[in-house]
Amino acid sequence: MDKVKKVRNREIRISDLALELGLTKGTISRALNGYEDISKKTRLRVIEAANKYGYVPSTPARRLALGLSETIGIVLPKISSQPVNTFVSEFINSISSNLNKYGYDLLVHTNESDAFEVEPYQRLVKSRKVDGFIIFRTLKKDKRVDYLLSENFPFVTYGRTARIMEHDWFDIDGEKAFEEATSHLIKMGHKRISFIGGGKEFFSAQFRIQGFRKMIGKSNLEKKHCVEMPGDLSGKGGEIAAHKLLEQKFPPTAILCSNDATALGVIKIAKELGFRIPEDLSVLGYDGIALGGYMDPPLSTLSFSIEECGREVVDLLINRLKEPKKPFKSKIAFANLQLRGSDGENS
Amino acid sequence: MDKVKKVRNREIRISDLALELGLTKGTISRALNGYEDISKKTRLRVIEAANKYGYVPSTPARRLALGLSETIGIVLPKISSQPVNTFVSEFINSISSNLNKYGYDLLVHTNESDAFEVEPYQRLVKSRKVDGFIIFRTLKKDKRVDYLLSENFPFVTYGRTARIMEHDWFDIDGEKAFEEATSHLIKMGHKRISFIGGGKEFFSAQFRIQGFRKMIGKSNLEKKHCVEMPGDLSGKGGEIAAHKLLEQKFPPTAILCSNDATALGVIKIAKELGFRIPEDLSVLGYDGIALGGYMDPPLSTLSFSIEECGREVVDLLINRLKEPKKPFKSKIAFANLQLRGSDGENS
DNA sequence: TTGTAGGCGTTATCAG
DNA sequence: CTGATAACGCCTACAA
Repeated sequence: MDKVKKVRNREIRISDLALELGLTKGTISRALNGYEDISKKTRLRVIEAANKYGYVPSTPARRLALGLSETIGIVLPKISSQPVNTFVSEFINSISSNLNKYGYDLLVHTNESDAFEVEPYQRLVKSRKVDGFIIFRTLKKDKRVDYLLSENFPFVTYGRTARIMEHDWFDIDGEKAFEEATSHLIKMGHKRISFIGGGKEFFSAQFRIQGFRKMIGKSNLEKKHCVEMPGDLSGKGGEIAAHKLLEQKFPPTAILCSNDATALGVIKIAKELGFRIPEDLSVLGYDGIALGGYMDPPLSTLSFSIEECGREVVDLLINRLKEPKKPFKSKIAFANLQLRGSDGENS
Repeated sequence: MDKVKKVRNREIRISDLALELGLTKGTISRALNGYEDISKKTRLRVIEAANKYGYVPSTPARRLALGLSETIGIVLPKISSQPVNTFVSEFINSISSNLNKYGYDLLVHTNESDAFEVEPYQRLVKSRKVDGFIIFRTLKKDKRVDYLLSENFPFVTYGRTARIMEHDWFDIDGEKAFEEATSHLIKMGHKRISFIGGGKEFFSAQFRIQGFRKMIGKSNLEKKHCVEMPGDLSGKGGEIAAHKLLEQKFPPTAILCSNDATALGVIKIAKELGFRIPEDLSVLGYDGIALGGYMDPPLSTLSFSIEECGREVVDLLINRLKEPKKPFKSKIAFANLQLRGSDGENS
């Protein structure tokens, strides 16, 4: 056992403060925690002394006594070196910042294997390291959700699941977004519009394709020219799909992508194959990553506020912790069509 | 006080296990923590029972008893919505994953105001929430470093500071990287090479410019045509600098940028001004962000492994915690010139 | 309004 | 090799 040696803190403890003020620990604790049955005078003395000596309660002790960790966990997939992950960074930033407002901390854990394994969640639950979880990139049948529900452990998801009525969740309306994008392209005169999906394991991918299908269905375009291709939310996936789509006899004049990374891959291949963008081919992404604006041409996309996602998710979870019995809540936000240059009229 | 109500865990405790096995808590604890003075037989019984009942020690209790949090803190700047932040995401991923190997957790905190304020560090230290810190984006005179040193609190930096001999640190050799990049451009026949900096508050920015200056100095290029421009590590900063540089009478034929985001801004403006890349202008970035490969042309850059950065930083810190008295260590890694298409010969 | 005492679940020390 | 017993530092009934 070469454990790290404990270095006893020279930090001031509640007993020091008690001694100093000639009060007892209990009184100090109550004074500081806003109990009403404390004389104003004592409370002030205590607070003043606490400030003077820089007293801050020991979190571990507090947590043990309270039986709470005041910490929320999030588990990141280990391999996320996709361009997508500008999302993760902003999401964490927002979550952390919003949790801090409520006095909660954010514990970031990494999943070594499959991103959807429950094992890290189990360990975190069993070791009482967190009071709740934020789960993102949900699957329709999500084992993580199943596990936490079975344990009756608080969590919120960013993204819907099959058990939507049994937990709090927040999501972007991907269906509506792609309806809007599709009808925009139709309006621009495109007759052959294709769609590249996002790996059907992600539940959200289904909503996006639904939006596409719905508007294509309503239109009078020739369905056989409106192809759906599988993708995987990566640039590479976009490249592969683009090859297949653009080397057809009647290639699409517009491609709708399930995310920006995919769109970048599509644009890359399209250029290699001699398509001009947007003259010969319109490309639309989804996510609104900042770098899209630096592409040539700047990527048109459906964007939404990641800060908002983080904030909403945190609010839902904190409310759940405060009132565990309340009915589950959900919220949907909308993406905005942001036309920057990679789309245009069909000539 | 509308505190979250404590829901006493039905999780199994050490006392349950002790009762079940007819042993005492102490014995269970020692058996599970690998003490030698336990009979093989008992140890096995204990371990087996622990597995059977899914016993995991309560972290809060353990932390209180040990006087350790087994948690490392990192403070993110609130506003980091620059393209740079793909870095943050990968960095956190790597740090978290490597910490987990050592049984440590990662606590992510957000700085509401100035990214270099010490206040969040103070709170985290005083509340004993963390045992150490990882600091990145260091300044030459860094208040965070000053504070932690004054408290004798363990930390490691990614990036150098003025007090380099007083703490552990890891860094990329930016000077060497820019020497290499500069001489590459000289070799390619460029006579007018410019440099866009990265906000001189960052210590690392100074090393980069030094590398540039050194090689320009050694060369026989006309110095007045090798301009240095200030930047801020953002795409916008690159755009502004590019305007100034490219609208000169004798614009540079190559621009070296302090990071990839800056380079993207430069390329954008260069194209707008009618420069072909790389025929009329070579552009080199630094960071090696994945999206660079999807630019048109793909961005040439100096890249390094963020995974490695995280790993090295974690190793340094864990060693520090294990052996607080050991002399400080540091490590430097090198960036690799990755030529992808945005640079070429000067014709 | 304040003090007392016990508990939170571990780990560590010291006998036996 | 194992069992008591005492921390760890805070919170909270209950008593005064």
